[in-house]
Amino acid sequence: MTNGQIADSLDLVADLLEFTGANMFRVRAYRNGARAIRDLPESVTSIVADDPQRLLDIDGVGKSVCEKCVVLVETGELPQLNDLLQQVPRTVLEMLRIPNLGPRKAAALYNELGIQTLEQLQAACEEGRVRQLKGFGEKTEAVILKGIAIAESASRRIYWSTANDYAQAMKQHLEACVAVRKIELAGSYRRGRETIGDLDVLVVADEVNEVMDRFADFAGVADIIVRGETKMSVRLESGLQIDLRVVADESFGAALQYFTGSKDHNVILRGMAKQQGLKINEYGVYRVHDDGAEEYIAGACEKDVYATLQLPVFPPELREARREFEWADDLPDLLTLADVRGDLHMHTTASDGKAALEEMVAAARQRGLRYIAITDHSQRVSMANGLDPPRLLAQWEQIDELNARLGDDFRVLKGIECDILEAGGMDLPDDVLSQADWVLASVHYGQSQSREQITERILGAIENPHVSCIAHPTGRLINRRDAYEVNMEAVLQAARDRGKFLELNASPARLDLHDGHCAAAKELGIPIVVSTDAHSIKRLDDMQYGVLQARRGGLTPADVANTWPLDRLLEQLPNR
DNA sequence: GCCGTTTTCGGCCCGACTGTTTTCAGTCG
Repeated sequence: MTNGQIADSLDLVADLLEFTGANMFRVRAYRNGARAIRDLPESVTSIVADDPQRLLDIDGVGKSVCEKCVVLVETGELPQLNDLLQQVPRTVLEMLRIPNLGPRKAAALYNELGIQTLEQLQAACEEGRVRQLKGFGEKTEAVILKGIAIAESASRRIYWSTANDYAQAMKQHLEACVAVRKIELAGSYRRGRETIGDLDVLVVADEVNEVMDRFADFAGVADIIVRGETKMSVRLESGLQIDLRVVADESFGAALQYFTGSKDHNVILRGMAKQQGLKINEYGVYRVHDDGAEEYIAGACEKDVYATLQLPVFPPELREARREFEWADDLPDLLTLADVRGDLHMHTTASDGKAALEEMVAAARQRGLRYIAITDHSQRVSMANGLDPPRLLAQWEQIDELNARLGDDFRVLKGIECDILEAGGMDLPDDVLSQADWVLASVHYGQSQSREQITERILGAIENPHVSCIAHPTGRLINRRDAYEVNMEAVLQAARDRGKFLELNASPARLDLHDGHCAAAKELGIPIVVSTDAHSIKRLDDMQYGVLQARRGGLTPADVANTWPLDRLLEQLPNR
């Protein structure tokens, strides 16, 4: 059983408990436990096999959650969860996807009217039965009817890169309003999460109504959800929700800190403030005097807010309540796009790329890179016109000629993205791979193999002396396909033992290694390579998404091999 | 249910907005 599956079960327990009106702190404890386990680099299954007591060392996991993990791992199910599902059918939870319908109201609908599905809920609303419940009225009924449509169209979380397009367009749109004096985007967008649920815009303005009118005027606004004195929310036709907050200048920093989150980061920060006799909210930091009076002491900029607690300004990407508070005295100097000197994964028209070799080289130089590796697919990937040995050797000759013309200021490495075959072993013979500067090994076929099989295949590739790096090591496609069942602990260990590199694939849909893996690799001293896997000139710009993910993993330029000067990289290549 | 430099009990972040209420509960972030 994977950590993700265990975390899902615990989250489901939390949802169902909340539904049954359980103590909210108990509910939160299960959610915290689920989160801790989802973030854990080590597999819970192997911890249980080794010594279950070690689970208690995990922050947020106590006696009860520990026992539940053991039962889940050993039996594959959880009696408590089955009991809860007897009380509350799983379908009832679908109601929680309706905006403004939370567990309390949903429980009332289920208990009072016996509603179990969205269809039944729709019928009950249309028949006017919902408005008869205490705490419900006609408007609530209308809100629910509208919400059912939203829940069904189930606008999923969008890629950060997609959110970025909306975010920049909205920023420009609002900047054109003369009343706007300051503007920042906050939320999970600012933290650079892989996916974004909604956008948060923060504004200091002379005239609130002018800004709100302008906000409502944004192209694609389908619906105004709320509009109050300081807060306004809209939904776009695409389903994306955008929240606007208008704050006073002296509160801008406090609001930016607050709305950047994460929620869990803020909970810790507020707890620390409370211990020091301070109170933090979105308006500022206040000293609480003995008589209960509150005195404003900071809030205009984020730096001042953190400084009241003797804390540095954490890069937003680190604000996930993981290790950042431990690192406060010595924050890592995180990777930036400007640090990147090379891109070691890209395709050309020789396989399934859209641009020719020379075009990719010119585009890379234009982007300020000093070196790249050309890594077309190998023969097994026939659909992508993968290269067999003669075609590959011919391409490498072409690269030699190109390098001779380019001189000292740019270098093209002779590379290949060589498939790891279903039965194990590499898709090209060793005497070919040995002539490469840079060999990526990757899985494209047989992704649904068992944990043992797929792990063995990847470990086998790491053992191959000609392999430099494992590309997109988990194979997940965000929102589309789960990671293969690979044992990443074993892969990390083997990469360290054999001195191999691991890739962080910068494509917005991949972004694996993910942040947790990056942090684990960094601890083991495994060099990470952030690569675009570009199949066209434009996609060379995906590097920015990989950099964000690397930052979330706490990586510095020293941890990322493609920031190194070429001669250092060549010296340290594992296949040399 | 978890946690502890106010420790084994008693807390657990905080405010805006809405709808259904006449002072508050629910939801959201």
